[in-house]
Amino acid sequence: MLKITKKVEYALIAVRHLQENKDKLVPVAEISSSYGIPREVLAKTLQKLASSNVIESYKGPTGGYKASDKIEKTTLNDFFEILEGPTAIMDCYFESGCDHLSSCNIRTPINKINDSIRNLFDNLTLADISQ
Amino acid sequence: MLKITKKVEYALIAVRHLQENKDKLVPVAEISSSYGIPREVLAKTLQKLASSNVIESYKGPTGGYKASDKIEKTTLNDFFEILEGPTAIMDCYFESGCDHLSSCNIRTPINKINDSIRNLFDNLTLADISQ
DNA sequence: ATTATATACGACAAAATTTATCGTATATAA
DNA sequence: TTATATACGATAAATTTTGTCGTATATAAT
Repeated sequence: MLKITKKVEYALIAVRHLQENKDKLVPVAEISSSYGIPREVLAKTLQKLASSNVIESYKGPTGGYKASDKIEKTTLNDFFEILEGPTAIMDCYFESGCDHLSSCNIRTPINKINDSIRNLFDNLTLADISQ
Repeated sequence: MLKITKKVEYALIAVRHLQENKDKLVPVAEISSSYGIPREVLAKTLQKLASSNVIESYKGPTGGYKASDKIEKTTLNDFFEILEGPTAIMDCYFESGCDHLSSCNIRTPINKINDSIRNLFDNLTLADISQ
C-alpha cells in the first residue's frame, strides 16, 4: 500500500529528463527508449502533464515536449493529482457513499492521516525533491 | 495510488473498537458483524497485531482481543509496517534489483519522498489520530 | 472427559486495479 | 504530399488486493 504508480514513476523520470534537456524539444520516443518505458503509457502520461501546463507540447516533425516555466514550483500534490486524481487514502474521503454508514468509527483518524499527507505534499515542490 | 488497504482500514476500525471497550475481551465476530467486515480477513489482521503486541489475544470460550498498554504509543509507521511490510513508495526502495539499472534518474526524488512520508508516520501515534 | 467457542494459519479463488497494447485522428515541418 | 510527432478512446493482459475455505490448537464450561 501507499505505493506510487508506474504512471507517476514514469512522469518523474520524464520530468527529470526534460529538466536536464532544457535546450531542446524531446520526443516521447527518446524518453521511452532511454529508460525502457512503454511508449504509449508514457505518451498518455505526458499528455496529462501538458494539458496541465507542467510541460509544453509541440506537434509535428521536430516536435516534442519541454519543461515549462512553472515546473519547478509545481507541488507534489498538484503533480500527483494531475496524474491520479484527488489525494485520498480512502475512496470515501472524496466520494459520496460510505460503506459503513452510521457505524463508521474511523472518520477522525482517516481525516487526520489524509490531511497530514496532503499537507506534506502541498509543501514539497518538484524542485525540492530534485536536489 | 497512495491508498491504504482494506487490511489497514479494518485494523483501524478494530483498534478503535477495542479502545472503546477496554473493560472486556472482544471476539472477532463482534467486530466483524458490527462493521460488516469479512470475518476471516479481520481475524488474520488481528493476529498480526497480536503477534506484534499492539493488542492481546486470549483463546477459548470467553476469549477474544483487547488493546494492549502499548497501543497508544504505537506509531503509524509501526502500525502500517506490521500489517503491510516496509513503508516504501516503490518496491526498488527496499528490494535489491532496480529495473532501470544505471539509467535510473529518480533515485534522489524517490528517496526524498519516501523519507518525508516515513518521517511523517514515525511522528504520528495511534493516539494522535484518534482525538 | 467432552463439547463448544475462540484464536492461528496456510492454500486457494474471486475481484479489482494497474499496466500495457491497439487503432485512429490531428497537427506541422520538410 | 509525406513523414513524424502529439492526442485520445477502447480494450486486453498482468498484478495486486480482497475474500473464502479447510484444518489445527487452546481453553472455559458442562
